[in-house]
Amino acid sequence: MPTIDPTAFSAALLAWYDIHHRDLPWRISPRQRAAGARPDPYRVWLSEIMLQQTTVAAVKAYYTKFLARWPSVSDLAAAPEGAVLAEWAGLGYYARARNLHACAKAVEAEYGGRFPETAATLKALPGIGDYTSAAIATIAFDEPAAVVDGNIERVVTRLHAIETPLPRAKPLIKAEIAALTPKERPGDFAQAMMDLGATICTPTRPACAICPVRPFCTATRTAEAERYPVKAKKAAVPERRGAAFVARRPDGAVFLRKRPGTGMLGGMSEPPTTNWSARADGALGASAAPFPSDWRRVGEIEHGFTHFRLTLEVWSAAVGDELAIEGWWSKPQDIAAEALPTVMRKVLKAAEIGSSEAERPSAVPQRRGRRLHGAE
DNA sequence: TAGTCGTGGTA
DNA sequence: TTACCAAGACT
Repeated sequence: MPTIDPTAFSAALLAWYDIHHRDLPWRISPRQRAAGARPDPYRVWLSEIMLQQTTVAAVKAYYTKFLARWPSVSDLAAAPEGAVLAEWAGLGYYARARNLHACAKAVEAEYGGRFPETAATLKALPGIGDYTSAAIATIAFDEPAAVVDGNIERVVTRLHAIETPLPRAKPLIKAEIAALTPKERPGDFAQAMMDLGATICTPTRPACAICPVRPFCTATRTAEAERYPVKAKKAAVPERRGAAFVARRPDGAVFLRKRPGTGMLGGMSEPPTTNWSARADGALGASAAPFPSDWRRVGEIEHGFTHFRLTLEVWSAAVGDELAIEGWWSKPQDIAAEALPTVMRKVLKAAEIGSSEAERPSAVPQRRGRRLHGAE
C-alpha cells in the first residue's frame, strides 16, 4: 500500500473544498471558519444524529423542525420524550430519538447544558459512538480526531485499492485517516472527505475525471474505483407476517396504543397489532384481535425493514367508546401529530383513515385492494 | 462479532 | 420488482 503524503493530500482536498463545499443548514462556511467562527455544538450534534444512516435530503426538514421547536439542548432536555418521538416519526431508527433525548438530559444534568469538547467524553453519551464523537469533536471543537463514516470508508478503500472486505478493513481505514488528518483545519478536512464521497467519489459512476485527489488514488489508475469498497455478502431478508386492528369510534377517532419502550419501533404509537411471526404463510383472522368486535378485513400492507419484509393484514371495526385495553383515542385532526412510524401510517391509510391533510380522503374514498378482501 | 434497528430514493 | 444503500449505535 503506497504511502500518501498527508500535507500534499490535505492541500489538494481543502483547496477543492473551499470552492465546492456543500452549503448545509447545520454548517458554517470555510470562510467563516477561517475567520475564527465555530458552529454551535448543539446543531452539529443534532445533525450528526439525524444523519446516521440517513440521507441529507431526508434530514433537512426534520432538522429545521427540531431546531425551531427546541433551539438549544436545554430546551430539548426539558421536552417530554413523547414529543421528541412524535417529531421524529417518519425518520426511522427510533432508538436514535430516544437516545437523542437521553443525551440532551445528560448534557443538561452532567455538563450544565454545554457539550463536552473531546471525542472521548462525547462518546460516553447516549447515541454517540465512534463516528459521531469524532465528528462533533473535530467539527465543533477542532480536535483532529479520526472521522470515519461510510463516505470516508469508500474514499480510502479506493485510494489504496483495499481488497479486505468491510467491516474487517475498518481498523486499517481508521489508521489511514488518522495519518492523513491535519492539525490545521481538521473539521474542514473531515467535512471535505465526506463531501468528496457524496459528490465525486460516489458509490456508482464516480467522477474520477474531476476528482481533486486523483493523483493520490490507486483504484482510479486501473479504472476499478467502482469495485471498492469490497463488502461481505448479506443474508437474504426473511418474510414476516402479522395483523393490525384499526378500531374506529362513531366520531372517527382511532384507537392507538404505545409500543414497548425498547426494541422494534420502541416507544412509538400504533393501532394494536399482533406479534410479527416469522411465518409468512396463512392468514391470522379476527381471532387474533386484541378484543372482540365485528372485525372486517379491509386489506393488507407491505413494508420493508432492514432485516425483514413485513406483511400486515389490516382489520377494521366500528366500536364504542370503552375498550378494556390500554391506549387512547386519537381524533382525525390529531393523527398527523401522533408518533406513528411510516409502517403504521400505511396501516391507517389502508383502513381509509387520512393520516395528514395531504391525504385527506375525497368524498368517495379511494379504496385500493379493498374489494379483494371481504369479511371472514 | 454479528444481529438488530426504518425509511425513501435509485439503478 | 428487487436489491442496495445513506454522515452508525448498541448489544
